[in-house]
Amino acid sequence: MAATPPGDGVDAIIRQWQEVRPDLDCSPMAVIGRLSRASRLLERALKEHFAQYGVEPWEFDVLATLYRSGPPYTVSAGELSTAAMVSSAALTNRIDRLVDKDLVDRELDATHRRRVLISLTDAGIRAIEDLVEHHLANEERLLGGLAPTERKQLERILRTLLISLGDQPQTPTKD
Amino acid sequence: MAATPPGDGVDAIIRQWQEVRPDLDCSPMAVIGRLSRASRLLERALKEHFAQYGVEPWEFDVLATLYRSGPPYTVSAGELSTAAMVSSAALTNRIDRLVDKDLVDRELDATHRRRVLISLTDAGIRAIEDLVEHHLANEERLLGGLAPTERKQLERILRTLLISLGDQPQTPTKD
DNA sequence: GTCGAAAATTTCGATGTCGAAATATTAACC
DNA sequence: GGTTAATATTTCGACATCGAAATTTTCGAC
Repeated sequence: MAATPPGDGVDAIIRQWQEVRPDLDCSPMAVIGRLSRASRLLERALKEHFAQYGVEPWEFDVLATLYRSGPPYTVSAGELSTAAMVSSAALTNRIDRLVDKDLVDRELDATHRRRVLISLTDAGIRAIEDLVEHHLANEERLLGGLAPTERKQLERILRTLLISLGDQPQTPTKD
Repeated sequence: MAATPPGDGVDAIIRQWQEVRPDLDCSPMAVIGRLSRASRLLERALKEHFAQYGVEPWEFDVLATLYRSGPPYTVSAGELSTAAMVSSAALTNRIDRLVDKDLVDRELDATHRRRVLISLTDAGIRAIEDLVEHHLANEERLLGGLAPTERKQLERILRTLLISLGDQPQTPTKD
């Protein structure tokens, strides 16, 4: 039997398709399949890393969104929901648990009382300041297989893709 | 107020980080953040598209894995589980529902009776043959924002990344 | 000013996934 | 050849997410 040609998991999949259905152009799968596969692998690696600090990826996500908004580290529930790309129901649940851990506060917006404002507590600030450096080091490690040029290219092409998919800068609630 | 500089959602995030913590090098986020964001958006778009045909993405995934294995379109449960990157428990559940829909059969491997073999039924074959073409057209559409060169570059860089993350061609269970 | 539509969050019920334990089968070892 | 370890799948309990309905507040029309 011939040696398996080198490549990743997606190469094998494309090869299978060409055997079975040589009439199909599977090139879109070669891109989208890799994107979703890479994302899944990275998700796992991040989860594993955060576990060392007793934190779930979604916790880091919420804390980081609050932190990078700058003092007073306050963001509305709705903005957190779109930033994390999860439903408002999911976000309510996340905030419940972060409040229990005393990492965030939840209070009604004084001027627009249907909005709920979430803020980092002091403990929350300390937590994210500690976590973010480890997180960046970990992400750096995970990208270690790419040359600097490749990273830049990847970044640029993904930006183009995101824009074409309708991704937009988050507009900080006006009013 | 200055006009918002152009870019995607991640550009805005990186800018926020530089405001709050100019001492940090956030460049890894510019890559990994975009990867996970793009993957999430694509997932949604695929789900929406499949919904037109009354199908969930995971159903397509399982059927496609079976189909591209070639006649007799039979794969073990374990292989399906690793191909889909979900737990064996999740896969048992998926197969249950596909069996209910008469799209796949489940039978014990005669020679290794602890293995379970999943096969496409005739209806399953017809379903995937119909779906795959629409799916490829849809993926092509979703990638429409990238120039052919960019697609090739993206593909190549993601392959490099996947390999460095430990992704491997699936070894078809040796006996 | 009041009524109804729009907006923001929470609640609720359903569902899909995970990890761990249970079950069944095969392989290995002495 | 019988006990033990390894392999493959299913079952079980817990949990996070989603979409839709409910709740509360704000805005606009008249």
